Amino acid sequence: MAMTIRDIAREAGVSTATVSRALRGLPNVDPVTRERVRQVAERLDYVVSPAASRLASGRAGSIAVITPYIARWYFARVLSGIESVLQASDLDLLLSSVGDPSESNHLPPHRKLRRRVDGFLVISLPTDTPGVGEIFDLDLPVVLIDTDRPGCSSVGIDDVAGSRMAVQHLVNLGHERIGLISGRALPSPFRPEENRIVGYHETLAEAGLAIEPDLEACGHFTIEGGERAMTSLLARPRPPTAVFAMSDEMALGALRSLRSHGLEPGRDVSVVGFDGHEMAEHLDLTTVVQPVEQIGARAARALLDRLDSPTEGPVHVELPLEMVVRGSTAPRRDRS
Amino acid sequence: MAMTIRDIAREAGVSTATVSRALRGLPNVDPVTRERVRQVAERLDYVVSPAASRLASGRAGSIAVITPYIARWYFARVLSGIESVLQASDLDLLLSSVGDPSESNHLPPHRKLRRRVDGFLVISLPTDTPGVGEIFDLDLPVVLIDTDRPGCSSVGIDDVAGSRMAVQHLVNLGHERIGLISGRALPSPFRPEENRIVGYHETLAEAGLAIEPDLEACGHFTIEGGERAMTSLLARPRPPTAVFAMSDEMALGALRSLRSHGLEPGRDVSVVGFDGHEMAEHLDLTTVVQPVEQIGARAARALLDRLDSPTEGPVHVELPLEMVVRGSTAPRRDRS
DNA sequence: CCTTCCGGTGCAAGCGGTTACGTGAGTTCG
DNA sequence: CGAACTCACGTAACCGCTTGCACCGGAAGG
Repeated sequence: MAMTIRDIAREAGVSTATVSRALRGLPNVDPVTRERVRQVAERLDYVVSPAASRLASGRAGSIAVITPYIARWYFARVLSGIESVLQASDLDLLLSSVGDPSESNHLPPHRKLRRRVDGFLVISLPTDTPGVGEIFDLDLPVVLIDTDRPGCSSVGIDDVAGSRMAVQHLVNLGHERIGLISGRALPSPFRPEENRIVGYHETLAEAGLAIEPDLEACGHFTIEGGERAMTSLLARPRPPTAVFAMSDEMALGALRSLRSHGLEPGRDVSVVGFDGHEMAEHLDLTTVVQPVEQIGARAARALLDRLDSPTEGPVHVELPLEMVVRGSTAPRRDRS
Repeated sequence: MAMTIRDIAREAGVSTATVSRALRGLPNVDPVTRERVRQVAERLDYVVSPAASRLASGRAGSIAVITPYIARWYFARVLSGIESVLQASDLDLLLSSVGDPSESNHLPPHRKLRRRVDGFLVISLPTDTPGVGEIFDLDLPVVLIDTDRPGCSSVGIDDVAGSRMAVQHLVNLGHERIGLISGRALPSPFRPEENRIVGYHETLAEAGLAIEPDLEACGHFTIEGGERAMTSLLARPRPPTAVFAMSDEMALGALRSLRSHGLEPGRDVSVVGFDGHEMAEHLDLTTVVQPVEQIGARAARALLDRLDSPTEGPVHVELPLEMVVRGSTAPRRDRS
């Protein structure tokens, strides 16, 4: 029924071995022969059977992307970056979302992926997440995004530095009571989360400001969570005059909370976010922008490189951050 | 090196054929034998080689999701819905994004996917998109999302009805000059886009209101686009007192435009969106909510069903919409 | 002029499963 | 009680490609 390599071989007057080599661009094929084979394959609309090729070669021809979420802003974007570079390669992108490792619905990806991928791209997941840890035993190349592990390539940003930029900006504006809206209660399994908190604490300390648990609240990386967190901060005895939210989504929630309390972001309470969400621009939110799609793209490229030359050592990529100042931050003004 | 089916056969004292049958749950295997084989496989940590299995069986063991975008809100969500049901199956999810068919960067998915998938899930893409049309020649099962085609299963919403709900709501509030922020200029290759426009026109007509090109503007489904569209509408000789934006993102842009013109959404100009974006809730936007993740999930399930029983005819699923009224719409009040 | 080497090619043995077909033992039934 | 089935299972022929090895003719080198 379908074309096989034998049909091409016959038609081109060569052996199947030569067809295989010619089509894959291997050396030791006469350019003339190669071209002839190509023509025949083209004319007959031949595509190699991936299954056969994979079986014979032992390569799976795909890489797995393991992510806690697909639909959330950050993850969808990283995924998009990954896909953009994998598109051009001849590897399949297998998508597997596992949910939040700290939730009960979390499910380990491990089993399903055995024997069917050549490498892994892991987004944000801590390396000791159930099911994720086992990946390393497979000894296939792995590129970690937003975290790292000895011997593993990694791609990410400098979360501490980013967080410091945000908080320093508030310090520079004269704020002395700077709140934090974090993801969840420490210790967090997520590296970026921990690091952003570190940056916050360090910057406060360097500015000679006190670190008060009373200035911190958890926002769970959602808008609602951010809103609740801000509301809770406002209700404290001595509320902050500025707040650093560890994600734009939480920051947007914070803005909303402020408005519903009759406060104006910037004028009454300054808010800085983190991410570079489009909505940040539209809601005039100052934020630390990270190159999210690029993170995905670089990670994918790193994995491809690793697959091409398995002898290479691990690579660590750190992408630049940029602070975009907008109306949600302003010099401190004691509230009337 | 790695376990093969022969190792299991030897260990369990049966033939490889029996192992194969036992592990796949085929009939005609003694329950006792089956269990023994299962135990052995488990103990030896055996996983079948997908490549070998696919080659021998002729099934690709994967389905392709073809989408114009990955990172955009709607698509990421549909994808998430798809993944959630495919996760439980033993099919791989191959992701392929092709870009907007009307843009120059659009690339056809066709070639890469030949021979490597058992079926397709196509999100939003018109069936005559370059590269997408060819999919149907492969005669593999295809489930279309947001569009349809004779002989193909499809999953979606009733865009005309949704649009009518939105516009009727504005009519009921007494508005007579109701604007439209659409995606792009007609004719659009996207079915939902056309249908939402139809719903808009029909409802106006039924309400005895005039259909004026002057009340319509394109927002390209982005926030910026929506903002520009609203701004342009406001600048017209007789601006609308209410606007239906065909997506929440455009509606949010519209809200922003209103605010920057000193107008208050709801009080001065009513705005209705479409989608059910989280941000809509937070910006108090009235909108028609569609069950986006469910759309993906249902589509995936439809495809799985089709793969299980290829004799079944195509299925058409239409998911319910819900209108959520918030502060961005209010009875018409002539502007002071 | 005879090795040696090398680029281009073919041969054929896998890769690790699936499945059509065959076999033998146990049932059912006229 | 034998024919006709059924059931559980084994045998072995693929599935379509990759690749180690052999081979061959011509170029390079001694």
